[in-house]
Amino acid sequence: MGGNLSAQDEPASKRVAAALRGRIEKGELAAGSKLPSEREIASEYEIARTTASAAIRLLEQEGLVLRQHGRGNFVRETSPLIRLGGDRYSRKYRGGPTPFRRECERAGLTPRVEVLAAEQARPPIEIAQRLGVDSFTESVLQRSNLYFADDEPVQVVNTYIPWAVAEGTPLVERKQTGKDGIYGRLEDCGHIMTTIREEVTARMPDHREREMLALPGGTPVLQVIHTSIDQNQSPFEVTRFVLRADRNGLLYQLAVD
Amino acid sequence: MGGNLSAQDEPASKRVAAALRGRIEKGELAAGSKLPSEREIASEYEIARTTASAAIRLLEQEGLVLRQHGRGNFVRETSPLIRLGGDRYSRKYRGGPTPFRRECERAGLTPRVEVLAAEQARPPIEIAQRLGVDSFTESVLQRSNLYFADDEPVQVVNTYIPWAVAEGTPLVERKQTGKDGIYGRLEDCGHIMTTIREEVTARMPDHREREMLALPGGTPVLQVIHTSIDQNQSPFEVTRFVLRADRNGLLYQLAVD
DNA sequence: TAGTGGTCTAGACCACTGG
DNA sequence: CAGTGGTCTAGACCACTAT
Repeated sequence: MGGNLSAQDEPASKRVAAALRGRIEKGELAAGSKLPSEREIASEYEIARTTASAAIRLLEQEGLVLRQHGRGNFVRETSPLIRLGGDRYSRKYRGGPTPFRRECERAGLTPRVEVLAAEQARPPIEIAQRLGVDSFTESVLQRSNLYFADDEPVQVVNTYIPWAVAEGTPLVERKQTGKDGIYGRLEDCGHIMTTIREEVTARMPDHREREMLALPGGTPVLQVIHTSIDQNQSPFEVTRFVLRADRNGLLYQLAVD
Repeated sequence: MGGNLSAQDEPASKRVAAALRGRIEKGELAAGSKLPSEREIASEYEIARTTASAAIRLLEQEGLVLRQHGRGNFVRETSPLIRLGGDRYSRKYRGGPTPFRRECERAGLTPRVEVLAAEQARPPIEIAQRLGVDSFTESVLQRSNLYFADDEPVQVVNTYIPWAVAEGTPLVERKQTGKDGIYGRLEDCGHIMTTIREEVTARMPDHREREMLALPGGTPVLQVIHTSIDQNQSPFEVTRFVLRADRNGLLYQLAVD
């Protein structure tokens, strides 16, 4: 063993990664195709298998390559984006399919929803602030959903409603929420959505999210914290979306001034 | 050498990563503090240094840890987000500081801009489509800027304007764009912004972006493709923002219906 | 069972940081 | 110069996939 024999300028793993990246970008290695095996790469470039593996990992972290245990390493394919529209809560869509269903179908994907929970809970601070409730003394209804497209999990969605608002409505039950969804029920009890506020960030997924969404390496998530504001300028519902960034995008169209 | 001595269930690197993650989440290792050195971790958990290093890399990829050559590994600190508002082009801000300056100052940061280029170019296909120009026969003015906050690069911004529109305006020169910026000049020549469309995605940075933004591992970027539409419903400008996701967020507030 | 990636080891030398 | 991470090696065994 021992150190690198020729420590010129660029590390071998980066040099090999760059070479493979070039072959991918030129289309010589097409999207979806299998890369040479790590042992082949190692012997081709005269490096240790560990180093070849490191090169592949670099490409994985860039979101270019998918590693699959026992199968091989593959050039990532881009999948159609589910586009969450800023107008998804518009009344013009009332009576029709839910926003997620509509957005999935626009992308040519088959939607499915799983209700994970609907329970009384203490709101996380960041949620309590936006709802204007006290995170110690007041509770909320928390509804957790997992959204699938073509049977793959793509969105983790948590909705929070002040308990005082949700109590006594059908929303507290762990099942689908009926015609026009949550917002239909909230309108039934006097909260008409007039304004929404959406705060968007991106980050790497945490451990739980990586698991729930079965995320491969090099896949960030988009996080949207959505606040619904009613006719009295009061927030009455906050939803936190965590979206696989390689499967979801956002679209806002708005008038200026 | 040889294989893992006790290949029970979880790999050692993941087990150690989980242990360190726990100490970070409990606050035992505070934000900004230095982790034990890899050699210390290795002897503490009785693993090879390579394995300790792998554990650290896992945490880096989660965006939890920053590796610094020669200095040590550190718990990531969260920095204040620059919030790009959906209303940044509103007339109510005319005559004041530029949107970036305003947003930086709101976050307590010092803004700076560098004009990288202003030149006639062939538009990338994705831009040409949105501008409604032919990417082969028509050219555009491409202006590239790099935005800094507290002297660190945080946004790479490329603006594209059909050459037919930009020709003869001061925008073709490689310098600041004057009062009310690009949109002031475009309004001078008859294009009044009435609607904007913003398409948001997140992904890992490519090689160039990683370099320009000096991005550490585990840092995704937010990409916004912004289209300005004028009083005739014609797109007249497209801007592609690439934002360090750990330093920037987006904020949209809009009326429903 | 063959092939592929997943992971680990023990040691070595390089490169960067900071006193 | 001491300490820390960056990277590499050669080999080994495990776990998963596909036949």
